[in-house]
Amino acid sequence: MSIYDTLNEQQKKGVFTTDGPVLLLAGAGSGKTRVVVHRIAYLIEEMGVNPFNILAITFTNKAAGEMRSRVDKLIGFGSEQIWVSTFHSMCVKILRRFADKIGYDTNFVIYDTDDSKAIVKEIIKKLNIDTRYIKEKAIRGAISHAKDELIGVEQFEKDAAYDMNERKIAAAYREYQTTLKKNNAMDFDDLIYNTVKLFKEHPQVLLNYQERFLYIHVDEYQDTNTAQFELVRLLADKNKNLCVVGDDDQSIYKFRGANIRNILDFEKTYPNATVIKLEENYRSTQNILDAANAVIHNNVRRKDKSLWTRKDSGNQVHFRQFETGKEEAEFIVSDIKSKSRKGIIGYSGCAVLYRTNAQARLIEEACIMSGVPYQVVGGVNFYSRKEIKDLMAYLKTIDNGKDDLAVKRIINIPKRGIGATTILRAQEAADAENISFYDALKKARSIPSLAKSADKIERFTDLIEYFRHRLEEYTLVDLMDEIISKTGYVEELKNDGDDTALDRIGNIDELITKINTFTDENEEATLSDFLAEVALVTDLDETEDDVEKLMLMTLHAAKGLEFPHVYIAGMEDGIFPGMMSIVADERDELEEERRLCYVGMTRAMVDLTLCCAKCRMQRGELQYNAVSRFVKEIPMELLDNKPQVRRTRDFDDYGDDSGFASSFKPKAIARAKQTERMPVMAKEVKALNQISGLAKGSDMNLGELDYTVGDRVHHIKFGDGTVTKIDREPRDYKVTVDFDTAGTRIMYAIFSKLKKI
DNA sequence: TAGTTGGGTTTTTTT
DNA sequence: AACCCAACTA
Repeated sequence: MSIYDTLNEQQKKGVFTTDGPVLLLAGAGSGKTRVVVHRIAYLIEEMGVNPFNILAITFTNKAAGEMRSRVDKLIGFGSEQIWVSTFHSMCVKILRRFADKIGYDTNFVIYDTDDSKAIVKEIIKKLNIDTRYIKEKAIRGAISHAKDELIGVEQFEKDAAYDMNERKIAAAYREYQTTLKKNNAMDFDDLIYNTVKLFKEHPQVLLNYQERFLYIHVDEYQDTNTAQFELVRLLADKNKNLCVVGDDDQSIYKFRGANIRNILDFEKTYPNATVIKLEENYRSTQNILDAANAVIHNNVRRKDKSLWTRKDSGNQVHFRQFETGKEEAEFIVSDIKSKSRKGIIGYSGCAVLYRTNAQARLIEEACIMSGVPYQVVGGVNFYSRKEIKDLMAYLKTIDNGKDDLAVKRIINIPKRGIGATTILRAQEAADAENISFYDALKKARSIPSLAKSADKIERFTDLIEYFRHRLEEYTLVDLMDEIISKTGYVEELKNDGDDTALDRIGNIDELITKINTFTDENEEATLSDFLAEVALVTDLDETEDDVEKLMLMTLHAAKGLEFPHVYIAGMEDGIFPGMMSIVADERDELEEERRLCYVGMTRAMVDLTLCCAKCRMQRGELQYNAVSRFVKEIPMELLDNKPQVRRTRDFDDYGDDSGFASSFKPKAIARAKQTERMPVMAKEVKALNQISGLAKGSDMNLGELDYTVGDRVHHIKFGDGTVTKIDREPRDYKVTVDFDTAGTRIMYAIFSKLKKI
């Protein structure tokens, strides 16, 4: 009995068709990763291919890690030689070797979204662009899109010749690339773009990789953009042993440049391609599949296929409608809690999915209130938190003074009395002499305009130079420790007693742990290596999956995962599908939302619950939404509750909702009054006033804590602890508690709801 | 120069 | 509600 016997016929075909182009159209849950992994095993063990000659590309680090470990398990020997990598990290590896051929240093830094934002802002000022007509986001979007489509600056300028705004954007694009090059930096899009450029301009480099990668696999092929497509095409051009796996119904990254044509037209690009459809689903019950199929069938632009399963029909899909978003969240969490209590399913077997990250808050609050352990996947990236970015900027500056952006970030952190004026002057001097910002700082004393602040500047550059010398003998962790102590970063955090200070310090500890792990795993690694690694890491990559926690994430983040019980919150027109896609004149956008819905539904293995609210807070205003059209696309008999026809608005049971009390401000109410648009508003304003009364009430409560220093208290999330300090603040008490298990936390009395025990 | 306040703006989704 | 920016004050 061989490892291939467990595969179905179609899967086998995918595994055994090793030569030539192969398109594996793999529906959700049809075992596509399994096919790729077995295929790799087959190549090595049956075809005698050297693992060294195999490449597997994924989109996320997590997917790469998953594939790596599954390959390791299936293939005993030599599996570490296989190149399993994301597009981005593959390109970094290639560019670290050859970037000098296209005019970069090989130790280039990688700019994240925040960095490019900052650059674009500078450019807007420099080029005097009026942001009333051209938004910063539009510029960034245009630049990014251009690179995704392999449109360089020159081409962009040509195309833009006849349009005022486009010409401005073209100028910004040019300036942006110049700035990045000057800083020896590449953004995410550059990584792909430049690798393609490298391959096109240097055929011998390309050939080198073509001869190495004899068998190429691309996962989630439907998410490739034009540049990635071209990259793959070039790599596979010599041998054409290209196996792409994807599902056009799960293409949900158009906004990031993904070109669905890549998968729809694969057969046009490779006329002799073998096309294999995997339609047997091993994940979900028939009811869930039928519902998902019914939704996706409303899309026009797709390859027709229908998933089926050998499983029973299972439960109906649950549908629940609530008055408010808060009730929705409370229901979801209490439902999960009761399932867990009854032993139906553990917390880690459940996931709550939503369209936008902002929706996570309500669910989170409900979890805290009822003591359900949870983990939010994604959200704010660890590495984009202020304190982490600050310390990383120190590392970047020490590593490579060419990154002006990093230097400017920390030059006055902690405060050194170097303000905007000085920075501007130094930049002018740098521009005039055509040197980097940091080099200009080092020459401050000989630059007249900087003479006044030369002392302060020198103290900063001396510090950096000191760290640079230390780099030779120190480990990365020691260096980090010294940066923290010499700059007094943590000290300062502690002193200004911000209520987020402890979280921030915790983050810094985590950063140190991460550095430690990295240096343990990569003994030879340099500081540059660490910085590159970090630049490509997202929070999505770091989910601990074996812990008993309820998972909260966006629908996008859920792709590729599965859970026994899935809840989708906010099934409302305007939220999901989002307003933008409803208003858009092209059908495309709505189809993408529908695919997203399909992705979400097909995450569920045994139980799927769709929820919505009639009314919820959005952008500081109450909004009334109709039930999502996607729910209505599901045949009635598959649902346990019918979507109601929309009732007249009615708020009678809404007034006592004290949960909103602390978040309402008079300003919001004034605005709500201003935007009055319908007769119903009168009632709404009444409800709001009622709530605002409660808000005032809670402010007056100051002075009535039922515990004091030394008392034992209970917190719903952190458990029991001892109060060590209470500070009076204008609006509230700030309470410091030493928790038995959760460490020391500083929190506001009203929010923390501590109970004396 | 630094910190605060007020006003205006904004929204998907992420490598 | 959250964020960013500009203007004002200390």
